[in-house]
Amino acid sequence: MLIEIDFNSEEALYVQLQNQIIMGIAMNLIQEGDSLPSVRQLANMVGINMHTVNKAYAILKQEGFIQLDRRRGAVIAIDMDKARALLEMKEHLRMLLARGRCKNISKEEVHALVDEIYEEYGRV
Amino acid sequence: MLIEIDFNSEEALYVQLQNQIIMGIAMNLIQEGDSLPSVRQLANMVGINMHTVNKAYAILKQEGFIQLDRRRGAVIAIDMDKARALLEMKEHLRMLLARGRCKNISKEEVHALVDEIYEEYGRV
DNA sequence: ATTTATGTTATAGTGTGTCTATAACAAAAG
DNA sequence: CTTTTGTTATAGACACACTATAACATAAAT
Repeated sequence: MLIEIDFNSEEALYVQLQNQIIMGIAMNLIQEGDSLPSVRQLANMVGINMHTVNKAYAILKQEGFIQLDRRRGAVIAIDMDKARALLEMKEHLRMLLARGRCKNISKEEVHALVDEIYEEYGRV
Repeated sequence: MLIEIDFNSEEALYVQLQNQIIMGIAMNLIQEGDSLPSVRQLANMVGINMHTVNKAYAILKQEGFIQLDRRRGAVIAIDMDKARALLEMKEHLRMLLARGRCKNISKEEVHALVDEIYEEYGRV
């Protein structure tokens, strides 16, 4: 799985790493049990500091997407706390949809967007 | 419309202001043409610096939610660029739904959340 | 006309977060 | 034994967030 950094982006480097890894899981490019590059490997690959990668991995672990193992490195391991995930998604959706509502985006248009995005993930 | 600041939150103060004002518009607590408190008034009301409020207002203006008038202060004025709003929403949704997908949240569950949130905004 | 309040701009200081650099450690793999 | 792993510590550079003070032109209020 290819990971790329945009140094011109306003997003923090460790956030870009997080997002790409999460997107990789969602798109099934990597799955439960797969290993990610080691902290130093990934740092070398994308040309950033070891600690920045370490920060991304630490947060991914805390958010329940990977587990860190001294033997196998960072391994995809989803903590399936669905209730909590639903609550967090609702919290974020609430602000996102408020912005859309101000611009007259209807419920149906949001549903259409959601469907389009789920199409992108591919059928599994 | 009541605006409150949580000084213990990790969210930047000016982002909290933005979000509450956008939520206020979405919930119809304030609407097109209404005035917001002046930069200094709001700063005094919530106990923060004038510049922090000014920053929130400046961004809200740039994002097309208000217009700043020397006579009437900050006035709700929605710039209805719906195509752009849809693109921005899709971009944010893409990452938000990816996180949910990793936790096995289905398309239908997202639809349900969207409906619940639109219920919160009330029927208009 | 004078006073008051508005948005706007400038400067400067403090604190925090991001990113880097270097170094060191114990544990596991080769 | 050597290499690689995650982990931790320290320190510096830089940008952002927030505050403080000040000043300006414009417009409303008196």
